[in-house]
Amino acid sequence: MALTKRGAAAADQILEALDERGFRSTAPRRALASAIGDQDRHFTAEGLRKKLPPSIGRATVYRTLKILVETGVLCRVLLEDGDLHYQLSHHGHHHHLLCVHCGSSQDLAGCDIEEVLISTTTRHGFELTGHWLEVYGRCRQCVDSEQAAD
Amino acid sequence: MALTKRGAAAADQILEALDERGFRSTAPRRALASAIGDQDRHFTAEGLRKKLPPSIGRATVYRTLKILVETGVLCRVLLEDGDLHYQLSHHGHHHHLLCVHCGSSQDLAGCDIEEVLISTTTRHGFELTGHWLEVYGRCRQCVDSEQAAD
DNA sequence: TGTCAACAGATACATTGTCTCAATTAAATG
DNA sequence: CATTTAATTGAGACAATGTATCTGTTGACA
Repeated sequence: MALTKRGAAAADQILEALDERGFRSTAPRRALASAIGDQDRHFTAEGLRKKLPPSIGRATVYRTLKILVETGVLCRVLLEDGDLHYQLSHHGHHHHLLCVHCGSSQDLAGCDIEEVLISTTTRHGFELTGHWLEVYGRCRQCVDSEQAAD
Repeated sequence: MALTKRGAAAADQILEALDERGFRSTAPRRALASAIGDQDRHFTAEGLRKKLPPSIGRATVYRTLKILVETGVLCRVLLEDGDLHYQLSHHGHHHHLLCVHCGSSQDLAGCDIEEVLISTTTRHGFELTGHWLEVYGRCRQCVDSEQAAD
């Protein structure tokens, strides 16, 4: 069961997306959707599993996560230490600003990186089909609190 | 033993880099360096291990790869399917153009992405410390041969 | 309500590493 | 060259993150 309205809305959105793609609505998937909706930041597969009843098998968790990434409901987030996390994907193609201090993540909207890439790769005779970008640094909150501590 | 002059030169360069950092020259490391020098493209840890005598332990291979990445001799390459490969790092910070067709990789030099990122992230109040970018597409050779096939 | 493909859970296996520990060895020192 | 000692090694256990298989269950449609 989702703990918040926001969580419940996100859970509904996930189930709807699954339904649209012809996937069945099952009890494990509803539990998954609800647990994902409750996450307020990126999470790991195992972290998510710990929030689910142990009756739901590991394979189901991983299978469902895979489906959700493929349908675009979730996106993968690669942390600086190489850990792979998951996160609700609100936009289409986008990138993440990952705070190395507090671990928060914000979406990078309006990134004109694609244009830069196209012009650069074209000079190499390269036909661009995709890219993966993760950006690491410190978010505004962490920068501010560090300065206050000085 | 390195198979080519180029490979031998690369191997020497690796051993030199290790020496500079105060790491000892050992038989396993010389074998590793030589095997890496022989690679003509990005490779996996296990792939490399298969080219080494089985007397060299798995831990040694992984330990040495880690050291080489940390010293900047090797860089990591994230393939589109999520596989992590390694590759000789000729330049400092750089990115890869990975051909999804033939698997080749070329370094993306003169990428002005950093500037774009700084200006974009600053608007988010974000203090940039690093980023990871991989670019996927088709290299010139593959584009050409595909057109020839039409 | 019956049917059946989709799905689930259990479990073995795969990949890619890391950690520990006892034994070995490079290389500086005498 | 012999001694010394910290770095390094290999073996193998362990860990994290999945995937494959297989058999029993179930959602959804007729």
